[in-house]
Amino acid sequence: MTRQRAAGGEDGRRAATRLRLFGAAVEVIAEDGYAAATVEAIAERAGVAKGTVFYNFGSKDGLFTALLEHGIRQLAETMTRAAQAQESPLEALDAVIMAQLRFFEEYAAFARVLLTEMWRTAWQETIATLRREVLGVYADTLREAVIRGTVRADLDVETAATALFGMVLTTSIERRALHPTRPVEQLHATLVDLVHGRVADHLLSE
Amino acid sequence: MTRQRAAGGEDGRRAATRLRLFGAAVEVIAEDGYAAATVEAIAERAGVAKGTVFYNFGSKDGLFTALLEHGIRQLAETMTRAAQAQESPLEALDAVIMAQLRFFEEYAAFARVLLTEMWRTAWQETIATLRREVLGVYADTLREAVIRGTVRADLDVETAATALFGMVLTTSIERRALHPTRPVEQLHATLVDLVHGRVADHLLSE
Amino acid sequence: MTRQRAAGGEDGRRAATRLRLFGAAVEVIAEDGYAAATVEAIAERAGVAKGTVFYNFGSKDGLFTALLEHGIRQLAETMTRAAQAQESPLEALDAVIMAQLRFFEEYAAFARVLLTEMWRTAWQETIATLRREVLGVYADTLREAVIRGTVRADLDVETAATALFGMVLTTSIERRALHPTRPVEQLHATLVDLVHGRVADHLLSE
Amino acid sequence: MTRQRAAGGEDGRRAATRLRLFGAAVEVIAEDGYAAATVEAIAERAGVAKGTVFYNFGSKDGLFTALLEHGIRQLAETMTRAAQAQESPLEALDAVIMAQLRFFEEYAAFARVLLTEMWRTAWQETIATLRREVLGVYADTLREAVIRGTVRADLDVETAATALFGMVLTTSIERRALHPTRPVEQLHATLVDLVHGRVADHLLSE
DNA sequence: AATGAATGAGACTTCATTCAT
DNA sequence: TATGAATGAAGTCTCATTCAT
Repeated sequence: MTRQRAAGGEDGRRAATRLRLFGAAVEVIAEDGYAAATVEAIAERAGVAKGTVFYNFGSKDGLFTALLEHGIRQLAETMTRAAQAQESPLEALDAVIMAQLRFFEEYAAFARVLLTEMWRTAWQETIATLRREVLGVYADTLREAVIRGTVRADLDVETAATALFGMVLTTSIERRALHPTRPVEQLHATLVDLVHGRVADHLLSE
Repeated sequence: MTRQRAAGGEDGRRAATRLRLFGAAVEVIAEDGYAAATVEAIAERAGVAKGTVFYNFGSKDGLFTALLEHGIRQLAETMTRAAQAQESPLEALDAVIMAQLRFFEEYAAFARVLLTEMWRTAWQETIATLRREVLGVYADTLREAVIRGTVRADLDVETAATALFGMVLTTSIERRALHPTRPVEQLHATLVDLVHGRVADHLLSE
Repeated sequence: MTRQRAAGGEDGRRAATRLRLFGAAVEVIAEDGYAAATVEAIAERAGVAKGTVFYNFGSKDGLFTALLEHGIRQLAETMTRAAQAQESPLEALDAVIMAQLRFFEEYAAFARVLLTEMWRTAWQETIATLRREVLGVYADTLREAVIRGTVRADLDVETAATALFGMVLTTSIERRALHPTRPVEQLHATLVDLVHGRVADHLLSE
Repeated sequence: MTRQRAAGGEDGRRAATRLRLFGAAVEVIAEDGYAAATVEAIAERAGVAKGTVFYNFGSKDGLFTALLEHGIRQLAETMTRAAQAQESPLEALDAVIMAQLRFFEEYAAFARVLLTEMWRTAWQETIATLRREVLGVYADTLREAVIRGTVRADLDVETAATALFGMVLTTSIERRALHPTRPVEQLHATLVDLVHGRVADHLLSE
């Protein structure tokens, strides 16, 4: 049982170990950040020996980079799928916000890790993927809305995309920390209200 | 008795050293985070000996807590002043956003530090001040708007306050990293548009 | 499973390292005391890296506690064996004194460490073992002598035990420092004379 | 008031400061030993600034040496006086033991300091005084007893002196730590019994 | 594929000492 | 005579990494 499927093995013993290490790493790093996390603590939580981390990822840095790539890929896929399932750009925008909220609800630890590490110069290469593929979903949606004329043509789409992503990220963490039982739907409603200008809708005549 | 001191004793050799250390610390910590920053590097940048940090703050942790308190107090004062100078709540909201933007433009390093460290359980006590005094300015302004009827009564004011703060924080850092020459006024316009619902204003009929 | 281990597992690479560290530590600490001894010096004398001390004992304190326990256990065993091999209580007393003298002759460094550290509040828990198991041998022997009627019934046995232990300890160190070539038998004779009242034997008629 | 008595001043402000520092130092050093004691803690307990220690004694070492000399001189004087007040050598011996017990009852901290530091190579010069003047009192008394024929001529007087001093020192500390309320007279009785051979007096015929 | 004892560079921290006041 | 801010050498301890098993 232990050694079959020798070639092509995307699963098997080794892949299982790697996944366990991802899970342990994201939790440990979420608690005190990458620099403060120790390989020892990660290995212990994963139930393997310290040496195993180095056998599988070469270095602490290697583990973290692989973890970031793994998480970003999943987040990007989730959000892209959500955007594609919608008809109008504004519906898509709401759906993407919801997808990001749900993803961070399930992987709250990853949200923390992203927030604290995405600005470090150290992982720029990996974070570029985030900017391209995740912020890209927001940007594409907004661009589509501009094309369809449902959003003003002079909007700074890139900045708006960052603002949206940061807003959802920040409030996801805030919710987790302060109101963990509150349903995400409620948070979604508040954010969508804010973005759609429904906050002060009767002021638009001013 | 040897040297008469200005009332309140906020000067003197020791206080000057502490301020120099604040400046050095925020820069060093902004670069790679609290855990990765070394006391050695901070002391060196401040032009004092390593021991001086411990003489003045007791520990690396003590320095960081004092720094957070110092920065949060200043940010809170700036934003409060901005809010008070305005007539209507919506003007106040715009002014507060602008105040936060300008503060983070001048103290960009502090923005980075806040973003990455404000969610750690380690500094919860100090961060509570942030939540009370800084997010409080947003919340108070929104509440005033609710009272005056310019904002819907059922808005989740606390969450909206966090969303606004997080949006400004995230975009401030994004701007610094990606478009450092772009004037803050432009970023302010985008954010205000987003918040006021001017992004998709002609959609409100939908 | 890789290497079968002798029952009780008191060998192996790790156990050997710990023993080497005990030997080095007792020598270094004897020279200038626990507080003045450095982990660096201990590791160097043991021929291992500094980190190895912390890997094996967790802290300087942990090393010292383990060392005290190790030494006290050995001393207690030696003295207990000596007491048991004798017929009468007074022969046992002489034998125990001799056992303590010989032990401190071989492990002179440990004698120094005991004398200087056994009164610190820091190691009270470990020192309680000394009091129970080492002073206990003296106390038991004296008590047996009381029972057999060879010693006055109103003697404060506990205090006398401490006095004997302290006397042997002090003179062992004095001998080592001032007359290292003098045989222990000579010292033993003096102490036994003192204890047996042969110092001033013809005075008893007074 | 502050500056009179400029010459010959064995008292005045400076001498008072020195005495306060002796008192503080002996307490602090008794707790954790010379090496672990900090000048800061000593100064604080004495109610002066740290710099004052160095102004008065030049160094931590200087303070300790002065303290040892001060204490040893007092102990020697007390014991010498006790010996001279007696008629027979054996009465003198008892009186000296009692003097040492009483001194260590009053200056328990100094007893601890002596026990732990008197064997260090660091203070050999100062400790030589102890050996000459304090152990000397025991040795002289025993020698006088030999001359008067009340003690066997072949006794190793120097070793016996050390044994007596160490016995009193050890039991003084033990008493302080374990039975602080018990009167010294009781301890004195036990020790004198031991020394006079009254422990097993009816065995001498064996 | 995995382990864990050992390492050593580098971190935080302590503290005797100096010196301007 | 006394102070206390500042220093920097030296100490304890952490931890990513290596390697024999």
